[in-house]
Amino acid sequence: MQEKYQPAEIEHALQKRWEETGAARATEGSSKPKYYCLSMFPYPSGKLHMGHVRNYTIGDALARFHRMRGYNVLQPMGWDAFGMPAENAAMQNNIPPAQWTYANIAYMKQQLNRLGFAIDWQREVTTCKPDYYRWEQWLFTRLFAKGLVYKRLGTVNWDPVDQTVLANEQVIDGRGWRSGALVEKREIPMYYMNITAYAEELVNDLDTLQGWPEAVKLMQKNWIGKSLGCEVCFPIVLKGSEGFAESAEPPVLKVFTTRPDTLMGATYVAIAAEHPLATQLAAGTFSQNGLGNTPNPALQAFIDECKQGSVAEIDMAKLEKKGIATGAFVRHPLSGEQLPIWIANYVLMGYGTGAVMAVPAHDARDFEFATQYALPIRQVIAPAGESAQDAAPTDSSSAAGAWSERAAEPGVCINSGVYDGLSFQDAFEAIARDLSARDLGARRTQFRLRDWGISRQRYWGCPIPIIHCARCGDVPVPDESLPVMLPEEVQVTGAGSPLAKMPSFYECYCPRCGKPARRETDTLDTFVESSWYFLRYCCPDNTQDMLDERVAYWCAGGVDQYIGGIEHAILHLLYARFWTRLMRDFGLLDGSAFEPKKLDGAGKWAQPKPDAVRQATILQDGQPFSLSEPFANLLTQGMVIAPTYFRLNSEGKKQWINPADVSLKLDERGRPISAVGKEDGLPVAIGDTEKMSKSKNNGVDPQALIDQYGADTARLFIMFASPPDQSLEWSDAGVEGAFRFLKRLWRLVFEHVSLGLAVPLSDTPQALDNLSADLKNLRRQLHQTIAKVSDDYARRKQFNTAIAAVMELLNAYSKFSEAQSGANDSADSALLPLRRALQQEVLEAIVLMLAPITPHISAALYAELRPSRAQLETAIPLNFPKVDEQALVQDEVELILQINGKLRGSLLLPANAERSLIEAAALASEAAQRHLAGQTPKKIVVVPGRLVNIVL
RNA sequence: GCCGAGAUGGCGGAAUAGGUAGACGCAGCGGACUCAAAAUCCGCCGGUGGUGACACCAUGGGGGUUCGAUUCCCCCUCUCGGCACCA
Repeated sequence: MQEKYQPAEIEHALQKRWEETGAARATEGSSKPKYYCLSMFPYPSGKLHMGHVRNYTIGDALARFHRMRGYNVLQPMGWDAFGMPAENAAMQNNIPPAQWTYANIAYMKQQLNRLGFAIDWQREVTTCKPDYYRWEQWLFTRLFAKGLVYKRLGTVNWDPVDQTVLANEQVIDGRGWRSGALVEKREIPMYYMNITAYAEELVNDLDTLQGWPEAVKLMQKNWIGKSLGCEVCFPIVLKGSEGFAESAEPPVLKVFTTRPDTLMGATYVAIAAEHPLATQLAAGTFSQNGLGNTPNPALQAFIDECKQGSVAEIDMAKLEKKGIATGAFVRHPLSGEQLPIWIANYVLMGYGTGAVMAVPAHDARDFEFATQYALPIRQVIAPAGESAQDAAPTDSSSAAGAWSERAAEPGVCINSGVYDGLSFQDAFEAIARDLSARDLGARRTQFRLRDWGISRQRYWGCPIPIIHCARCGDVPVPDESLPVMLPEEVQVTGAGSPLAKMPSFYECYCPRCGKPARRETDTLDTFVESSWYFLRYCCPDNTQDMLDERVAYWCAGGVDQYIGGIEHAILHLLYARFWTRLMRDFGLLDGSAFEPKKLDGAGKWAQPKPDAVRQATILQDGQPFSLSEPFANLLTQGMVIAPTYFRLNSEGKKQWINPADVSLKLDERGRPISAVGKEDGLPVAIGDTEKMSKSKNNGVDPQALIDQYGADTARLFIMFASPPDQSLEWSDAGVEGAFRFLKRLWRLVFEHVSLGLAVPLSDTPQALDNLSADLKNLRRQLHQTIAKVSDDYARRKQFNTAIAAVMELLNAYSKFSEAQSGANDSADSALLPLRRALQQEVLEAIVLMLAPITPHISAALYAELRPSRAQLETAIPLNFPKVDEQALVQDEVELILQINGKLRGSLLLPANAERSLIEAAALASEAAQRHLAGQTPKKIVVVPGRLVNIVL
C-alpha cells in the first residue's frame, strides 16, 4: 500500500477502470428494485460551475448509496443545448452556435468524468440534435391538430433600433442591452400551449406529491392561483346616451372579482391599456347612440405611454400607478349608479378579463390609485370582530386616511343596502344569485395561470414544424418530412431572426395544396426540451418512436429522485408536469400502447424484452402503466451564490468582472470594504450577491479545486459545506480541512494495514460477549454512526451531518488506537486480537460510509482492507454497512438536571430507571440541594432518556 | 409590488418530534516534534464578571405561549430565489 494519499493517481486509475468496465451502465430487467436518480441536465455554457458540482455530487451520492443498498440504479446525463447564450457567443466570437455548443459539451463532459460521477453515458441526450428534437416536432403537430397548440397575438419586448425581439433579460432599465434604445411592447402572432386546460389537475395533484418540499408545492399552487369568485358585467354607458334607446342592450364590461361581497363599494372600474375598449375609446370607434365616435388623443397618448418599457411582470409591478379617466361610464349592475371607466397601468391584460371593479376601501392597489386621483372611497365591510355599528359609514374622498392591511380582510357588510349584516360567505352567495338573476354575472373559477407562449423569434432552438400557406393557412409539417432540420451554418447578428433571412430555410411548398409557401421561422421555447428529456433517457436509441416500454420500467411510480436548483421550483417543474400529462393523454405513457408496437429493425430494442420490463409495462398494482406525475421525490438544491463585481464602461453599461479576477480589501471584522482588479489594480464596484450565472460573470470554476486536491476532496468539501437545500455563498476557505481529513483517513488505514489485516469483529459474533468497556463504547459509537449516516442519506438527504458523524467516529477511532498502543505491553494484551478486529470493523465501515461521496479513495482503501472482496471492476462494488442493534444497547444513560428550566448538572442512571427513582436521584443530587435551599418543588418534569426539570 | 425561503461564535454550519445552544470543520492562539520550515500531533477557543467553583447574558429586532423556545404564534428588519423570453 502507498504510504501517502495521492488523489490524482488513484482517481485517474479508477475512472479509467470504471469507464472500461461500463460500471455505471444501467440495464433494464434485473431482479433488484429500480432506482431512477435524475439530476437537472446542464446548459452547456462552457465550464462547470460550483452549482453543477453541488447538484451532481448530491445525485451521485444518492445513486451510489442506493446501488450499495441493492438497487438497480439509472443515473443519466444530457445537455439542455438550445438557448440564447450560444447566439451571444456567436456574435462575440464569430463562431456558429452549434460549434460553440458542441465544444462546450465535450469540455464539460470531460469535467464530469473527472469528478468521478457514475453516469450512464450510453443514454446521453443532447437536445439540439435532430434525433431528439424531431420528437417534439412530431408531438407538436398532433397537439396542433387537437387545438392544444393554437395561435394568437402575444406581447413581446421590441427593440426599435435593432428591429428585434428581446428577452426580458436583454432589457436593462427599460432599454435594449445592445442598442440602448427604449424598449416598446409589441404584439405579434405566437403559438401557445393550452396549459390552462390542465390547471385544475395540476393544482389538485400537488396533494399527491408526498416526496416534494412543501415550499415548492405552495409556490406552484399560488402560481396556478385558482380562485373562486364572480364574473360581474357592468353595462357601458356614454354620458348623455341614456334614454335614447332603452330597449337596446348596451354592451357590457366584464370584470372578475374574488370579492363580490364588496361590490356595493365599487366606485370606479379600471381597464388595462391593451383592453379592446381602451383602444376603441381612444380611436373613437366605440359609439353608442351616436356618441363616442370622436377620437380621444389624450387617451391615445396614455395608451402609447403604457406601451413603453418591458413586458416583464416585475417591471410592471414596480411602475408608479398611473391612469386616465376615459370619460365613459358603466352602470353598477345592482345599484344602477354610474361609475367612471379609467384606464390604469396596474391592471394586467393577462389576468382575468383585463378589467377590474375598483373597491378602494378594501383593496390596497385600488386605495392607492383612488387616493392619488381623488376618487371616492366607500367602506362597505366592517372588520371582523367589530360590530357594524362601530364602523363609521363613509362615502367621500375626504375620508381617505392611511391604508391598513385589515381593510382587505373579509368581515360583515355595511353601507350595502339589502346586504347589510351579511357575512363574507352569505354576501358572496346573495350577490352572485342577484347578479345571475339579472343576467349580469355568475360565479366563476379563475386561474392566475396563463397559457404558455412557446414561439421564440430566435435561431438556436427547435424549429416550429408549421408551413404557412396563403390558401390553406397554417399547415403542420407531415410526419414523413420531419424533422424540420435547423441549419447549423448561420450568421447571427443580433438584429432580427436569422432564419427569417434564410430563403433556403423558409421557402417551401404547402404539403396540402403543393403551392409555394413559407416555413415558420420561429423556434420553440427551450423549456419544451427540458419538459420531457428525463423520459427520453429511458430509450434514447429508439429511432421509431418517441418513447417505448423501457419508460414503464424506469418511470414506474415516477422518477425516484429528482435533484436540481430551487430556481426551477415553478416554471420548469410545472411545464414538465404538464408535458407528462400531455404525453399520457396521447397514449405515449400508456402500458397498453407500448405492447403491440413493432420494435423490429429499431436496433437494440428489437431484442426480447426482459420480464421486469414487460411486467412494468402491463401491470403496476394491477393497473396498466400510466404516468401523470413525473417526479416522485424532489430535492431542491439551494443556490450557490457569489458576489458580483463590475465596472461601468464609457457608455455607462456594467461590465461584469469574475470574482477570480478581483482582490478584496477587508475591514477588521473581515468584511469587504473595497475591491480592485487583480490585473490592473484599479477599483471595481461591488454588486449584489447572487446566484452564479453567465450573465453576471460571477461563476467560480471548480477546475482549479479539482486540479489541486482531486475530485474526492472537491466532492467532500461541497457536501460538507452546508445542507443541500440551503443556499451557499461560495468561499473556498475550508477546502484544506476536507483534504486533511482524507489524508488522515489514508494514514490511519495505512498504519492499520501495516500491522497486518484482521477479521472484522462483526464477522466473529462469538467474540462480542467478551468486550471490555472501551471496546463496547467504540463499537456502540460505530453502530450509532452507521444508523445516523444511513438515515441522513436515505431519509434526510443531509450530507453535511453524515460527514460530521463519520469525522467524529474517526476521531474516536484515533483516540482508541493511541490508547491501545500504550496498552500493548500491559496485562490486557490478551485483548489485542479483539482490538484489532474492532479497528478493522471501524475502518471498513468508515470507508464504505464515505463511498457515496468520495468513491475513489473509498474504493482504493477498501481494496487494501479487503483485498479478497473488493471488486474494483465495478463502480460501486460494496454493500453499505448494516447496524448491529445489539451494539446500541446501553446500560446507563445520562439525564440532564434542570432547575426552573436551567441546566444545573447531570445524573448517571440505569437506562431502565423508574420515574420515582429518577425523581429521588434528582432531588438528592448536590446541585439540586444547593439550589433548592429547603424549598419544596412545585413539580418535577421527567422526560425519559433526556432530562429532569425541578420547578420551584 | 406579489409568491416562497432564510437569518445561530471571527467564518461555514449542528441541535431530526418543544428538552444540555454552538456537534463537525475553517480561521486564530498556545505547545510538542524539527537545525529550521513544511507536514503531523496535543491543548484552548461565544460574551461579561470571578483566582476558582460558579453566576449572568446570548440563536436578526420586538412581543406572546410553555416547567422549558434556535424550534410554536403575532409584528418588524434585512438577505436570497421566482415573477411567465436567462436556463
